[in-house]
Amino acid sequence: MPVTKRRARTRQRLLDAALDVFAEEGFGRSTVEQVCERAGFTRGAFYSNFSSLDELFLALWEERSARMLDDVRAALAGIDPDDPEAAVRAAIDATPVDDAWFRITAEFTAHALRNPGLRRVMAAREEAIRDAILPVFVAALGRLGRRVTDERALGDALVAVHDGTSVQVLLQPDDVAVRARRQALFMNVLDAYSTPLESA
Amino acid sequence: MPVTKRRARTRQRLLDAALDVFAEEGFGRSTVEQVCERAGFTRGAFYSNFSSLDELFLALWEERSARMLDDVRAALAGIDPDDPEAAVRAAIDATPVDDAWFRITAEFTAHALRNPGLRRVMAAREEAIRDAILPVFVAALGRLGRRVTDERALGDALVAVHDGTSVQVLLQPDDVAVRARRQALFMNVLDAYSTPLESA
DNA sequence: CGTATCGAATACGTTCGCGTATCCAACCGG
DNA sequence: CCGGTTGGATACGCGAACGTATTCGATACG
Repeated sequence: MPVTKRRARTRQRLLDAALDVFAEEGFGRSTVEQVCERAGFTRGAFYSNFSSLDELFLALWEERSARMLDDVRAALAGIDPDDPEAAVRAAIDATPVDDAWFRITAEFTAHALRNPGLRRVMAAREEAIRDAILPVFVAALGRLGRRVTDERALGDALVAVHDGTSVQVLLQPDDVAVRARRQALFMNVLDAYSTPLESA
Repeated sequence: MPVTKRRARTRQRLLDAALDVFAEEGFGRSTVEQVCERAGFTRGAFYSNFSSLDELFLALWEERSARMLDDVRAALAGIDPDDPEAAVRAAIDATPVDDAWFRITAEFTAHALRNPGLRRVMAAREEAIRDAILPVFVAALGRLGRRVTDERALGDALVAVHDGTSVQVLLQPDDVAVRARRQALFMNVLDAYSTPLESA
């Protein structure tokens, strides 16, 4: 918790600058100096706010991924419940494929897999994302007259499909067919993990 | 193409050492010196074989991913065609989840997304993997009395599911349920992208 | 308005890693 | 076995980035 407003602003500008630098250079190839230059501060300011680049990286990832989670929750909350088909589509669109953020997450994943502490942090975050998304899909499917058989399994499947197809979309950004197949795969998964209700 | 045997051996030992170092430190945080020390050479030897760490990284990735592709092809070739269920399972197992390699691939992906040239290289490799795996699944499904409707879509879906679920498996290595859900998701996808043949 | 404190800037010395220019040994062909 | 060539080792200078100890200005508060 930052003590003063001044401190908080500096800290935030450093985080924002780091986001850009990491996206451009990769976390591994980034330096404290690059981050400071981008933010318009000197290294003195940096070390007054963080003890290392690693610490900043963790702080950055936590802040941004928490914000994304909030965005998703907000987007899902505003979905029209009367058109379940469209609702599902909207929900899928609510988890966008962001180039820069994807690169950072990929590196953070690799980083976390090397560090047991970080691994647990990341696993918990994945779980939170899953739990935030899941109810919306379950509800939408319910309105379509379908019951989800194994919620946990559906949640994991949706996250996996999102992650796995993101790479494909980013590798072929101009290929609309790839995006279409991504959509279709989501729909197929939703279908496979739910069954029609017998009573209307 | 290496000129002499001596040169080839040195090159190979450098690549092998780099694999270890990258897996431990991350590509971004690795140095030429670390690789050389691990391989038992000096930086002189390194620069006689590669012009930069980036070049080595590309060479390493191409070599290892080509080898993996061969392994998969070999494993798939030896599959028993008389038990299609088991064949599918075996095929899934033939694409193992390797911790160290996953980390390296994750970083390489991020790297490639920053570099148009590398991005194309990687997209081509993904395509090759898909095309190698696909026929086996199509054939196995055929023996189960099912026809694949859209091969391209199935291929992309399988790759996406593999990638997406790998993270989950690695994040919770001791949770057998995660692995089971991964298996089930594969089966569901195979089912969703094929339909029963009418004539026996 | 004055003062005390907090936080960013400055100014070191140091280490680390780089890439090259040169040297010397190992090996390959005759 | 012997010269020539190939390829790894040595040794250099250089620049980048680090982390800290200290200074100085801004801002919060009485």
